[in-house]
Amino acid sequence: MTASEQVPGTRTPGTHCDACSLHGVCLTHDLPEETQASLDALLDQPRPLKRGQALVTQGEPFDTLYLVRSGSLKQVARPLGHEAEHVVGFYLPGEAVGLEAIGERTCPASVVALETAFVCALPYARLRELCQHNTTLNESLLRHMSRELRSEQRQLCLLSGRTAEQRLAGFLLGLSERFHQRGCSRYRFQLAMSRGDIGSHLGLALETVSRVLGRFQRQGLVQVANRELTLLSLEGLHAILEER
Amino acid sequence: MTASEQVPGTRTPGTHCDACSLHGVCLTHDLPEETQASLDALLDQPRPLKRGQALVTQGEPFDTLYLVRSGSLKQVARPLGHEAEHVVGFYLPGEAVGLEAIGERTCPASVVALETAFVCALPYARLRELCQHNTTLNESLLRHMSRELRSEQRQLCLLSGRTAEQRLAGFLLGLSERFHQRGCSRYRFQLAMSRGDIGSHLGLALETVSRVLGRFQRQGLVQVANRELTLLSLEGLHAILEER
DNA sequence: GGACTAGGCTGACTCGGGTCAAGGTTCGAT
DNA sequence: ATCGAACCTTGACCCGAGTCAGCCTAGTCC
Repeated sequence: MTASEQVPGTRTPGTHCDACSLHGVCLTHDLPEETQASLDALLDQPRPLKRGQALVTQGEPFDTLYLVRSGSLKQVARPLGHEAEHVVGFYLPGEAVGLEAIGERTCPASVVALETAFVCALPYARLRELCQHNTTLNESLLRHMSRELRSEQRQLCLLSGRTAEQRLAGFLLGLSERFHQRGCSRYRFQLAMSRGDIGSHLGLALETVSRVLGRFQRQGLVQVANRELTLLSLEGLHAILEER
Repeated sequence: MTASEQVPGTRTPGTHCDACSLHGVCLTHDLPEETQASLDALLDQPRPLKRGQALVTQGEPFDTLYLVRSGSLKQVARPLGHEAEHVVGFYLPGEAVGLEAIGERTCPASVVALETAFVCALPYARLRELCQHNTTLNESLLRHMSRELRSEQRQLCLLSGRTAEQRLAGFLLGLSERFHQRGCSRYRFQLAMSRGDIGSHLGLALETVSRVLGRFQRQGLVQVANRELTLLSLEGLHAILEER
């Protein structure tokens, strides 16, 4: 994600949602103009985060959602009485941070920037008010959460009873798809997260991630140079994912 | 779940939500009386399902949510191009089936009864209408989904990098907690699902589930007789879950 | 430029849990 | 009472991936 022109969504100070290139992915997608305008009015100037900086901290009370404008973040949970951290997921531009906190009104995990990132704060109480008078926005929010739920379930399937190669293939294909939806290349992108983050997310040791990436490269499926990744054969990766 | 007096929620024909013992868990929880009445009017007579019968089928278009009244069900996905099925989760009385289908308007997985069960159908379009005039219901729905999201994330943590014993301990403790919330015993309940279902859900072979249950029993942590389970030491199970 | 650090790669060893196979139990149907 | 199917248990074997250890590279700070 170093190549900033690859990742759309940078909202320069003073511009609004309609000038943002994330339509189609963001929560603001598909909304009638006046709804968008009022949602827009809610959003402060995007807030900058430095690499490693926490946007939300596990355990703190919930009161705002965030929309990722640019850059990427990871969600990290430290399960009770466990010192090992677990990377629950990654956020890309256009994605909403904090949906899982609405129910219990407290944040179940921390969210940390993987690189320089910009996020828009969306105070939940005011979003709720807006929703009351705005069926479309409300519906949009519900559908967003539902999709989130579904993708968590997909992730569960990916972890359950799959080999290291299948997990990694699934992970890379998923990332590829998400970048593609955001107007970036489906074949070439930066991995903003470390091998360790990927491993934690997939339930693998970081050494295994490294080894499997190497194997994929030797098989001509991908090309890796540090964090820059090129997918050479989507079909090959799909084949691995669907093996057995 | 054979002992029907253990599992509340049976709504005899003619009675309504306010006569149902699932207040406090169900979506109808916490709603003002008139909201509850209008929601109630939406619900048909609970529909009976026999063991093994499908409530929804993977791929079919989505248009209704279901509230589990009594009995239990499993959600089963067959990932694309994979013949192996994966048990995504289990539904107990008071839980809502179908939330993950709202977004894409199609059902990502099948839902099958594990035993005789009753469910109330809740047509989604009409629920939406109701939500428009009813902030509390709307909020309740959102929070319900959010909690669902959170519990999926917890499940992810449970699967990722945990041993078979930890997974099973976590699973049993989770079930125990859910039964407890429903007014059943936290220590003794029926496993409506087979060892194979549990294994699929936890990413383990069914033989492993069997072995680990046996080990737990030998250690005096649980008592298993077929599907009837008694938890003898919640602390012991917690200790296993939090090991390392 | 040099040194320090975080992150990444690779090899050797070990072990948890998957797989295969055989036998036992439970329960419903006839 | 008998049969069969589905489910569960247990043992033997083996492989994938975790752990530990050592080394390399890139980036950052003096």
